[in-house]
Amino acid sequence: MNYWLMKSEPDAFSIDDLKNRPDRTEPWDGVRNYQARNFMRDEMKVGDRIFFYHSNCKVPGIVGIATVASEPYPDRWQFDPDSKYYDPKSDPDNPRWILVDVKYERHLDRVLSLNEIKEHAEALGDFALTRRGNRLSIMPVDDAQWDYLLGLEKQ
DNA sequence: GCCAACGTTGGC
DNA sequence: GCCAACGTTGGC
Repeated sequence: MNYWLMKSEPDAFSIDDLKNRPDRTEPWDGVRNYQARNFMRDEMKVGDRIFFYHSNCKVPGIVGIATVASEPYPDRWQFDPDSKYYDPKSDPDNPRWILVDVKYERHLDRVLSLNEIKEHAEALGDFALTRRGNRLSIMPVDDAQWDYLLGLEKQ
């Protein structure tokens, strides 16, 4: 099983929004970055676990856990001219933007803020989230980092 | 709201 | 293929 971290702006789509969806599941649409797409298209497997991260908000940080809930499939908004995610260059026979469904698992007992995570940079080792200038919205988390961060939750 | 970082676009 | 211009991300 692989582990991931996925960012979302809570004003746009929060972990509570995910929890309140039918079946607690939502397509992770709107990703328009190739690296992030490649993770969803090529590497994610149903059942993989995800840290749900709130970005661009008062206290950015990990707020909960979700799981990968579908095989990869095309993001339908790329073909909708009225959508802000419309991509006229995407070929319907070979869609450019691929996503997976994500399912709510639980909130963490407390928010693991970016500040706190940074304090543990040494223990976490090379971690995309704390790398300088990082803007990736989907990134891998290794086993040790996953366990370490979950350990922080209980402190 | 500011701005650093960085990805994308498009002219050449 | 280079690179300047531009747009977006996201912390602060």
